[in-house]
Amino acid sequence: METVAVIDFETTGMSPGQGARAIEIAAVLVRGGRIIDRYQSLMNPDTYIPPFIEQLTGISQAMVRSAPAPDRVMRDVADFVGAHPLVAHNASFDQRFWDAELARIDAVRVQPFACTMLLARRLYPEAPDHKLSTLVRFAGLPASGRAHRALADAEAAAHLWIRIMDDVQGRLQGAGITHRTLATLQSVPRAGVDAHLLGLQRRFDRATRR
DNA sequence: TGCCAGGCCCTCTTTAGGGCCTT
Repeated sequence: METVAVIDFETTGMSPGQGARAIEIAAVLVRGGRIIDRYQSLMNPDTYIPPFIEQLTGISQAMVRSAPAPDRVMRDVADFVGAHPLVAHNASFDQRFWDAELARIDAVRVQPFACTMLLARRLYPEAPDHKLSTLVRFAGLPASGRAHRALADAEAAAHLWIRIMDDVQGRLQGAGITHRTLATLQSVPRAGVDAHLLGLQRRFDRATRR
């Protein structure tokens, strides 16, 4: 049974290339349609936290002052997720910070990312928008605590991932759905989703035909 | 001095522009 790690960063800005740093990370392990383990930690990159970020996240300079250094946190969370495939909402954002913070400890990501936002755009075009908070309400997913804290957002994205897995499975007949299946689906143009799923079903039928 | 992300997607597109989404 495949396990994935759903992650979420809180950061001081939009881009590590512009000097932004991670100040909190959470990772949630999902297997068999449920959350089986959680990791969360603040980290202290010893940098300025803009007032906007403090207001958005509730994470203050005082809170990170006593937090562990980023290198220790990144080693811990990298150990926690291991080689499991990674998932995030708008994964291009979290992937940039994941790779940048790993590079600071001379480590390299070993697994691919999948993106719940790209998948939701394809599977739920009727949603009002594809913000994580909107999709949680739209899909009737469990509330996970304060938005814009890493663990709450990682849990919300994990519930969304589980719903996406269920919905895709429901549109297919017995075909096994994996992280790789969905990572491919997220790159299919929206108009081609039905044809892509039909193709998956046909391949599954051929592979299982006696 | 002023500005500063980046990838994806849609469309009044493709010789481009603008909105979405993440903090």
